[in-house]
Amino acid sequence: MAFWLYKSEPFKWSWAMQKDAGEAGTEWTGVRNYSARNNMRAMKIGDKGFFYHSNEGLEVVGITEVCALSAPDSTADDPRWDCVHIRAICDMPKPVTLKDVKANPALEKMALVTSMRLSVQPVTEAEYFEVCRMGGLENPPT
DNA sequence: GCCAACGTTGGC
DNA sequence: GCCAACGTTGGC
Repeated sequence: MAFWLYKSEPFKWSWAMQKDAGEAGTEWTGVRNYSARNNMRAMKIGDKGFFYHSNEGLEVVGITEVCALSAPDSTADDPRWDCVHIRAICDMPKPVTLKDVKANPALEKMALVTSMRLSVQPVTEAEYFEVCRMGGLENPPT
């Protein structure tokens, strides 16, 4: 089990929209960055990840899981881009803001801080549980 | 809306 | 294979 973080601008694709998509989940389209794509290629079914609102909100708002392995991105005209499908699992009871993350020394190495622009990031197990704890999420899904 | 960071492109 | 130009991301 590995953990990840997905950034999305809420006015383009929000957590509410992701939840509306339900168990079937959605294709995580639009990633055009090799590091982010490679992270998706490394994902396994059931891997959990944070859903993060960028630009507006700037907070982790929920937990997702991978429900389909990386496959060609249907929105790409170039075969080198592929992506996974993810679905919403649960809300973060109290969204964890970027400010909160930056203020926590235990999270200073988190990619959200160190690789600001990476849109699909790895999260360590320790970071996963720490962010869940800050968000008031008891018994985080694994 | 600005601008710094940084990834990608393309000429050489 | 280097590197300058360019485009995009994303926090502020």
